[in-house]
Amino acid sequence: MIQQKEIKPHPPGRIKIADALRGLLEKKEFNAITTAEIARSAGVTEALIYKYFKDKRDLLHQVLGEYLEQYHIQVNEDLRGIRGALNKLRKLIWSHIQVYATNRVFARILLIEVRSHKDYYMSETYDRVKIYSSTVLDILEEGVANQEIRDDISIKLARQVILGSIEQVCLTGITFEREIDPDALTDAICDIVFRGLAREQAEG
Amino acid sequence: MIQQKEIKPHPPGRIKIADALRGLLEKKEFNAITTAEIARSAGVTEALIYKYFKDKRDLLHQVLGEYLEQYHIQVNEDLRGIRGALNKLRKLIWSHIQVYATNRVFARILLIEVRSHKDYYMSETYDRVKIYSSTVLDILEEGVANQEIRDDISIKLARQVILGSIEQVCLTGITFEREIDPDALTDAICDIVFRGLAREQAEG
DNA sequence: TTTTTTTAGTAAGCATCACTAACCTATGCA
DNA sequence: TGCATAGGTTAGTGATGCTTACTAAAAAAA
Repeated sequence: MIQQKEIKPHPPGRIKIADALRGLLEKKEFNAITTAEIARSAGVTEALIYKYFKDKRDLLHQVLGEYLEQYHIQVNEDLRGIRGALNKLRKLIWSHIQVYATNRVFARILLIEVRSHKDYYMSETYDRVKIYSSTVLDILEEGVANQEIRDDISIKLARQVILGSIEQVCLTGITFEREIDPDALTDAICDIVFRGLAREQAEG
Repeated sequence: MIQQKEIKPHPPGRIKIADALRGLLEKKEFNAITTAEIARSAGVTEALIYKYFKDKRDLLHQVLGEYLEQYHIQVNEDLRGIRGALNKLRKLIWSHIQVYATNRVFARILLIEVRSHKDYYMSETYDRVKIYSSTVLDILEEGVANQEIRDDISIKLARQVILGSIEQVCLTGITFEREIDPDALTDAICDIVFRGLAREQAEG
């Protein structure tokens, strides 16, 4: 009664296709990669892609899903043992920027390639992003409970500010293939978002 | 010697094509719109598109450019007579969100359609965006000079936080076709970005 | 062992798409 | 009259994403 096949392993063809796309994405943007190219690079026929994936974008989503899965594990690991909401938040921001800095393919898919298409927001992969997003919210809620974080603001909006800042900062780095410095950027973002821009006078 | 033709007016065909795309973008995403469809909707032949535009994306960029031109005029008008960097910043944020809220086509092009392609970042249209971006920086610099804004932060990063927050907040509204409330969002963003998240203890 | 079903994969081609070369025609003007 | 130019069209073409119809072999059922 050993349940070894609970998660069925992917067939070799499927793995080769996903690997091929990951490889090609290092040098080209998704739209410039053809199904013929993917198939050739994987050593299979084009039709096999459509056996395992609904269409070309579904392949992209599933590849993204695998990256996200890894990243989630990583973040949960990274957050272990950290005390205080703001400290957790800082670490999460760092991890987020860090993964964009080191895994450009992942970053490009998430920041550039999938966003423009509606079907992404209806994919299982997007559900994974939503889970991550709720992790951020949980930390913010903990901070409000702890009295580390102001209770007179919308934490959902705070989350958008944080995630928006991260993405904006990384997007330019990714698009123009510039270096991204997670330490410096994390410090800078936290400095602004945690403490605010205004000098002294209460604004409004 | 009257220089009436300094800016030559667009030929009727060109105008019809741009109008047609604008119209189609109300109901469909750019990638789902075919050149045949644009031509049919404009009442011209497909080939004419390529007389006036380098390719399909160049058409999109030029349409975006026209929207941006209007928006710039609007913002400069909106900022007139406002005193203080933070007040200007608040107004700019409001105008920015306001235009996304009311002009969904413009918002979708800028937030969703153009980002994923490299050639956008090399287009004249992108130069317009850079000018806008430097307007934001000017206001921040003014604020630092005024002592309204902290002088111990990177204002370039502050700009990214502000613009990133706006875009993140609007992006969900745009993608899921939800209402966007410029007043509420502006207040919420300014509240966080100007004053910060942390409750009292200085962070770091 | 034999039969049936499922899995993994292929060959060939179809419809659609963005884009192009070559041509037409009216108007201004020397 | 001749002709250059602006504005527009006819008639394609190659490439691309995706589908249909088909094997071969392994696994499951009989």
